[in-house]
Amino acid sequence: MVTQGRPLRADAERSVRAILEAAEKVLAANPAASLEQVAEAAGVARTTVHRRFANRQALVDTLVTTVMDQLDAVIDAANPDTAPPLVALHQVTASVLRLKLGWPFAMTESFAPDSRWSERQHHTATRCVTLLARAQTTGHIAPDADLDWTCKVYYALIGEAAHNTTEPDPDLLATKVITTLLHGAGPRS
Amino acid sequence: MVTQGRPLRADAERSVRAILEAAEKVLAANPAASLEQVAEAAGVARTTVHRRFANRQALVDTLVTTVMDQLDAVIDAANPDTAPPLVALHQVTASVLRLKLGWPFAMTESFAPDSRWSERQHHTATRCVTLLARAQTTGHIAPDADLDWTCKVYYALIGEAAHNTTEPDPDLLATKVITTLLHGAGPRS
DNA sequence: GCTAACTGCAACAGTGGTGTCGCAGATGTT
DNA sequence: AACATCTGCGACACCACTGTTGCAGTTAGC
Repeated sequence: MVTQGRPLRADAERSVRAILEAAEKVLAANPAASLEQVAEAAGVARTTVHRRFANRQALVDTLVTTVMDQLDAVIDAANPDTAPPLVALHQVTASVLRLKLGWPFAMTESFAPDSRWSERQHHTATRCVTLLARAQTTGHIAPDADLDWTCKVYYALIGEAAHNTTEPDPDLLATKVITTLLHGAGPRS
Repeated sequence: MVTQGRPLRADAERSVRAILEAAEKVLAANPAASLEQVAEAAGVARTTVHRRFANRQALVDTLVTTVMDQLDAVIDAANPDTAPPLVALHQVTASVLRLKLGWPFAMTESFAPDSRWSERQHHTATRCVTLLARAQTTGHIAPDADLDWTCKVYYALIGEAAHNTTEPDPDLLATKVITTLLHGAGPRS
């Protein structure tokens, strides 16, 4: 019934964590899954889910907000405004891939179009474009490149890379993503 | 109640078409929309929808099958096995984009993972890889390129290009997709 | 150890979508 | 013109999910 009140007792905190992790797993497999399935996966009664989260929406919001906070932190950690562009790009990519592998549902939801997150989405996209612009100044991206398009392509490549089941190493995946982003599939000169 | 029986009367045929087109529109905007919303958009009573399509699934199946047939036809028309690879690739891309702009829901559904269409999906992916392999022999794609990955990237680029609202010309979009696929965002040598 | 908080369980009401039916009237086919 | 088909409408049963409540029993914190 309540999403956030005063500090929770230890067992309630444990329930919240279990529910969030179960929700991530269950909703990743089936975004339309019922809260009962989430409760079952969390090893918790359905009523407990409703006690901790007023709505399905409140649950998803928490999931998304959590992962978006992590995303911000992870981007900050790569120093996208000061580090060499390609280094920052690689680090961001690897970190984001790690995040996406661990929180596929929340990450997908975070980037869903027409959602309640458009402001933060836009903010993140702006940071992405800024980083790409820096890579442009160093000559790694063509001066006439359409950075909005490049950013979308970048997102899409990350999404595809995260689906890759054969190669689970985020660093290698990041290399593949960036190589593809910069040079495509054509022969390198 | 019945999906396909004997030949339909002219007005029934009209209803079927109206329902399919309305379903495409409504479900593109909201994949979880109710059949009532579809009926309303089609200018038809809800019961009529159920008379023409036993299930929601039957309705979606028809939509997907129709668009997949068109997809096959459109690929055939580009002569992917005989035409110069890049020409075929461009033509396929433009045609697929046209299809995706007109049937966004059905196309998205057609390529959804873990769906009932995996065989046809796989067949299409195989044709895609075959075409890419031909582009490899002509030197447009690197000899050591991962064609499965390239195919996925190609799909993703088409998906992103179809979201592009500023440039509605499929031919220009196709050029952008292929340029990006082959050369990425980096400076061309 | 006392108290407040938390949990599972069972029960309940409410909601929205689905699928079916019959009927009266309209529409097409011949 | 006659007939079969199709339609809208209203009604119905059904189902799954949601959200709430009360209660008895457990657990955490002071």
